[in-house]
Amino acid sequence: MKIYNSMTGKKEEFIPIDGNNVKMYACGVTVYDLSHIGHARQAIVYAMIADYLRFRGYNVKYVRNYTDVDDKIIKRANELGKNALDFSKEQIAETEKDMADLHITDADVKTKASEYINEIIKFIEKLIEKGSAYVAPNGDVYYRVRKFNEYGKLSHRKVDDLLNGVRVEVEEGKEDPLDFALWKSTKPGEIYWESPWGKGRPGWHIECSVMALNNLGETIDIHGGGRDLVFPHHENEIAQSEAFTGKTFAKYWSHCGLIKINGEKMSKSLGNSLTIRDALKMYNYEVLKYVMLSKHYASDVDILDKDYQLAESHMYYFYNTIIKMQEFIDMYNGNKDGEKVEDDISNEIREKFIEVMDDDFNTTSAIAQLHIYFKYINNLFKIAKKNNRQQIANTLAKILEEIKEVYGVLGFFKQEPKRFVQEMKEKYLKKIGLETTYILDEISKRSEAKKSKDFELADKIRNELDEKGIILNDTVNETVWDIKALY
RNA sequence: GGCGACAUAGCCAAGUGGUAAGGCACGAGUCUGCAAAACUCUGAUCCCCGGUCCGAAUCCGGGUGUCGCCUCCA
Repeated sequence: MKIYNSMTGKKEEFIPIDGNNVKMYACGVTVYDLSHIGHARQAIVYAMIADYLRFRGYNVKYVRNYTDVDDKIIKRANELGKNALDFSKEQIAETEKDMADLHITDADVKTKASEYINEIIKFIEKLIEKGSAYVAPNGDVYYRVRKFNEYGKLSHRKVDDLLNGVRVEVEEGKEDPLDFALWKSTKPGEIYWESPWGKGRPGWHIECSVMALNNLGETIDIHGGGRDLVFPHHENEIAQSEAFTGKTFAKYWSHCGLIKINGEKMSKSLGNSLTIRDALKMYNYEVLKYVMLSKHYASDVDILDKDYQLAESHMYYFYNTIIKMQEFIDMYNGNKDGEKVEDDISNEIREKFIEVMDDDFNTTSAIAQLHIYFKYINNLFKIAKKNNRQQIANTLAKILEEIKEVYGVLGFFKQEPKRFVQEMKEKYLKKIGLETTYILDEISKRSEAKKSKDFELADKIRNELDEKGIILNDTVNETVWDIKALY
């Protein structure tokens, strides 16, 4: 299995430090507001990676944090007249709800910065002892960046370049503008904890180092996060942790690409950020996952509205085909272990999935394969005759089982197919503003017209429905309707 | 100013040494009263120049272009 390592800039063979056990940490959310789809992508990606590693037989421990003490949180809480920790607790509950609605595999351990204050203080004390950190006169504690001579190794920068062209405001008490805060002395109206350096609170970077150390040990296998965290956050984590332990902090650094919306960076000021909550009001969670996993996790993606719609039509096609499969299997008592058709592909599904996913989790290729399978399945229906139905039913039974099991790793096909299709139809009917009874009425009028060979009237009715977004399909016994936008 | 990434058909997008996955759109066909759905068929030599190699979209050098980071950010 290969995994891209941001540290070396190369795809590397994945070899866990401790046999079959994989220790994985991903930086979670700072909960000053509702989470957006960028957070969703990151959460989906690392849950997928954990799930896939488990699928491949690894024993994974996945830790994810919540930053619940931070400038923005304090600011928002003060605006709302709330205690900062009460506020972040509420926000965590909201995010948890969103993540649950996304139906992603939970991290094994979810940590909060505020629950690790003692450990953070101990960690900082040791850094001070080692000369890697120092206390400023006002009670702030800073990390001495130039003491760590590998600083910049992840983001591939030289310490001296960091000052180039940038105006770093030298805060009072800092030895060097590059130094960053491990502990911030409290200001009036802020939440604080007692520490050897007076009342204060932890800086952002230190919490991840401490929580990773306490839950996973000195060296972890995979450290993940958004690409925007490479500098300074992950660089600082490395500096802190490696100064503390003297050991490599993480073997593989993995970074998930960022999301743009309709060509623009997602940001509050542009007013274009889409919350998970709002996205889920518009789209089914598997549709969202499909959008997120359709492109490689490390790429930045520009998501357009039509990408969601395309994903919807693909999932609709898949689920509709699954319904047809199930019906065929039931009708002819398909047995997954029975005799198959000649060009049976059921055994290739898992094999191919592993082949592409082993190559740095190439979900894009895995999804491309899915299209090939469903086309193949629809072809089987096409060639079904009296003398091969049994083999086809057997083949379908096996394929259905494989697809559900294998692609379940990506979070697909976990819903009841008929319900998925029904919900999708209802959603669009509502959007169009039509009632089922009206459509059925029109269909029966058209059937009458067809019976009496009045094709002109029949076509007129069909065209009128088409203009409203409803398409008709004449099968052998009946006429069924569907949503035009879903094809 | 510094660091880095990317550049594949009309569009989106895999592929990082052996003669280009998949999707969308377009066109043709099977089916159909005509349609629809489903299926079949149809399209690119991979930004430009030079180099390495039996062989490069894939490696190296140069150029052009786009974007990101260097401040909080998934």
